[in-house]
Amino acid sequence: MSKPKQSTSTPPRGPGAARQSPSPERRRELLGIAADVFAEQGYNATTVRKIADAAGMLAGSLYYHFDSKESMLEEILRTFLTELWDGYDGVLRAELDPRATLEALVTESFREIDRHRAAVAIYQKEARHLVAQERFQYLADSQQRFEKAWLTTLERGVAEGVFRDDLDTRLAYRFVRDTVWVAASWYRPGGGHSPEEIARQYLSMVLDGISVRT
Amino acid sequence: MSKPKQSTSTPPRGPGAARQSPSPERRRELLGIAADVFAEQGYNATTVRKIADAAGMLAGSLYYHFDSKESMLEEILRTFLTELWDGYDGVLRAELDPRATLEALVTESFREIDRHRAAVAIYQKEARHLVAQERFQYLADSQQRFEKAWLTTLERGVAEGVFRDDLDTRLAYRFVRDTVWVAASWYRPGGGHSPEEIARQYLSMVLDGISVRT
DNA sequence: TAATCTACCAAACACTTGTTAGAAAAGCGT
DNA sequence: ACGCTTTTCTAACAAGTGTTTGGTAGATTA
Repeated sequence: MSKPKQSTSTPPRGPGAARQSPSPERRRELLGIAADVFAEQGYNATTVRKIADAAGMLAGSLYYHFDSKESMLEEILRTFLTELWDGYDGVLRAELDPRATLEALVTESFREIDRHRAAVAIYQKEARHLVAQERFQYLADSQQRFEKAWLTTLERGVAEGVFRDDLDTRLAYRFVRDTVWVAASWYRPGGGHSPEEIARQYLSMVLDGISVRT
Repeated sequence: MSKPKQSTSTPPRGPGAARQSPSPERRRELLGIAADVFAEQGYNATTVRKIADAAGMLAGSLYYHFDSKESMLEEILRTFLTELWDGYDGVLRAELDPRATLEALVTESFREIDRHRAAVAIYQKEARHLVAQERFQYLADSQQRFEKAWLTTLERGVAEGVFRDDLDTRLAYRFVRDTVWVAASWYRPGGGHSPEEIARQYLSMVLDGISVRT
């Protein structure tokens, strides 16, 4: 009920206290650096001094650009999820058939991993603890939309006879979801495989399996 | 009497420092509690006071049983990996055909998740940072044996014509590995699915895919 | 009963943490 | 050159961290 502060989209302060105006470009630059450190060391193990080190400045200087360490994390994840849903919504609006929808969602996911691999890695490691905090409510919301989009697609596929009906749908959902996103833990951009190529191989395994058809 | 037992296989202690002799049962009990807290909150976010709280004692009292917070983590992971390899080695010694080996390894993995879900969750979150430290060298060793066992099985399967040869073997390895172990993040024992049942469904998806065969 | 051992508590330690406030540059239009 | 704004540094803070030390209740042994 009592929210302590506002930070992201609302610069105007309460009474009197005019704020500084840090440049958004520098902000993004610093957030990129912070995201890399967060992803590599974990959020809690990352001190603001380490971030500052990586950015070539001192710890206190970060607070000219950001309210707190936590608000850096929040902005990183929020930016990622916003762009992710931009892509997903585009796919869902197209109203393709279940199989094509699944293929498009998976491909889109690998593109997002390619563009936001640090944020994805952070998300995977920290989301579970963060959803409990009210400040990160949007994580829970996103997870619910996510589950709904995937489950609906799978169930429609089963109903239309393109996906197997002898599998637990919820288990299949977790299966597909996890197989896609854990790739962020080892994927490195420019490593020989393009996102689309990885998506193609993953889809081939998820849809048809790794065993030879007899 | 005079010479106390050594905790694990850690290098020989310094001169003179005689140790107490805490009971191994209490040790295991406390490690189980610590593992749960580590798994839920993350290692770095877990303070020794939280562990002590969960155990109904004070922070300092933990140091009667353990050298440090880190050595608790080490013992948790080492115990898990030891038991894991007990199971894996049993499977590998049987020298089944590639497909049966894969099925047995996956099933064994889900059994270990069932028995050590906290340790598995910790492993997944922290292993990446820990392998850098020399104290956790055995993590790197285990990962290498792990990769070798899986890759060999997959490649033998391809050679014998039971696994598809149009897939990147290394990608397939990561695929199988990740799909199995991330299950620890949502699996809860006694949740309707037995480890064997989950293994069966996962294997069905990994081997044959989720799409209907035409 | 006295001596010893086990397992814990109580209180502090040195250090790191995120964060703040004021001073000092650095940049820039005039 | 100047004033003004934007950015960083210096230097500290209070709270929290893992850990150590010495003490002590209760069981076990002599």
